[in-house]
Amino acid sequence: MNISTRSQFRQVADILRQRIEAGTYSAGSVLPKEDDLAGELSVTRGTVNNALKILEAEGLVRAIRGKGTIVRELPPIMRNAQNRYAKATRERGHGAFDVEVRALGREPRIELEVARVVPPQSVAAALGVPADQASVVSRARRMSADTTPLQIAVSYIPLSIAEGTALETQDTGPGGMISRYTDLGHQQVRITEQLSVRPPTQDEASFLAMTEDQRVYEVIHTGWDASGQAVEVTIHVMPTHQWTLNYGWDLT
Amino acid sequence: MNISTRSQFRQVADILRQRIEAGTYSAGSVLPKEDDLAGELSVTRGTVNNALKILEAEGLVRAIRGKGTIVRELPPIMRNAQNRYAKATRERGHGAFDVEVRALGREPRIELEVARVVPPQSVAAALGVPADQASVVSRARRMSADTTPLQIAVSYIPLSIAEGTALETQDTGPGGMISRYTDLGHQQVRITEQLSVRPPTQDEASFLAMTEDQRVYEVIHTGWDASGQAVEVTIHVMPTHQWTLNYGWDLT
DNA sequence: GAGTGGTCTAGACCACAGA
DNA sequence: CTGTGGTCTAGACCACTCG
Repeated sequence: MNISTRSQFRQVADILRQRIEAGTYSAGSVLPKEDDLAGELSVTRGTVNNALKILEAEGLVRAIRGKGTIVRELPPIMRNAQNRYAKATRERGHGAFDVEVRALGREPRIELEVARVVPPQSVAAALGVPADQASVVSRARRMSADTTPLQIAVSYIPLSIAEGTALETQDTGPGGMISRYTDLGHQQVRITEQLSVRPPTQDEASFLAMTEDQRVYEVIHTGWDASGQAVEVTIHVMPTHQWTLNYGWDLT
Repeated sequence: MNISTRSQFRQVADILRQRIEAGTYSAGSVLPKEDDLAGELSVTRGTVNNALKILEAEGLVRAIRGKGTIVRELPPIMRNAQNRYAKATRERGHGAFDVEVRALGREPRIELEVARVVPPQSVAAALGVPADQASVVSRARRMSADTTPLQIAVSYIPLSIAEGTALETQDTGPGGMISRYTDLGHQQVRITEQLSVRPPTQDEASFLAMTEDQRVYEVIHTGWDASGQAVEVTIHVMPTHQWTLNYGWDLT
């Protein structure tokens, strides 16, 4: 029909996307069932299903078997990498995630699990610790805003630094981890973050309430002390459709 | 069958992904045709096609109608945000992209188009210029390594700064744009980048040789002068499966 | 024109939510 | 038990590549 004949299911996706953006299907509401949409648009349900998969991959809707397809409400969350680790933010007593979520008027929730573990290869290499034994303390956090899961973050700290310190306990005390590092003579003076995008693992998809067609950011965050030693590696996993990341730096 | 019964097409995708990673299907080679895979794995071609769409969305393969499905060869490219704008890099005479690509032993290619245009709303707001007239100079670049398209970047500069200067010409001279800003009394002292992930537009997909199921980074890069004025906004669009982004900063 | 992927249909059955 | 999405099949036709 058109010059470049866009496939039907993409056209259907376009139509439904427009309706969502126009508010015809409002945030939180349920779309007509696939059979009805198929009838209305004169295609088969399979085609509608494919179209909805596109919108779901974009994070616009959430399909639930037995219930229906719901329009998501999603003001993306801003993660400001620089503020995150600034003293002022930390000393407000709560973590960076806490601040980001409260900025949206929502209630943060964090589950923390601390353990001694065998580090993943790449982490072991970065930290310069053995990859064949429990050479690090891991602090695994699962974070949500209200009931919406938003992020998984796992910090790895060499046992040589963390052993017997507050870094191995649930509550790291005032100022959090970063302040503890300073106390321990390993003040972090430089941060690097390496960022990529990939599909979630099945576990990640499950906790983050995602499908495998959606994508996560994987941020490999490394903290360095004054001697140039990596003293912390944290891997953040976040759904791309729920986060916007901000970086900033001064030119010298 | 299994505990959590993974759908057939995902299982097929898993099998094929393994074969690619194991080298059974090597980089650059053509996979067996969908009919054959369907026969081998005892599913219909539709199921194989769905599986391949997963791998294609991940950037692992490229399907070409009439030819076959080819395994991609893709060492992801590193973009280091800090080095990018460092004097040393720029004064090597070539741009940052140039350096990034040559680091992989490949030949960079850049097409540049300079024009006076009406800025997009968001850019106009950031730069503090009118959004209803040609108030900016745009420098649109399409970048490739050898014959692989890798990035689209469009810089917007207020006409009040660029008018009649080297910033409006094809060749911005030694040190590139950043050095010109300094000459013009608008030295950039601070950079911010705002990063999100989205599907490519049809145009972007076309130039970047992507499908709409793949994803791009959209990096909104802003340069600020000493007076706190935004003097440049550049929007970078890059396929997520071909780039890893690096950021780094010092804690004060 | 032959080869191969892209899409669509009609129909079927399954899995999960909820009354 | 009913409603709704998830997936699969068999078959068909189209679109693009290449000889």
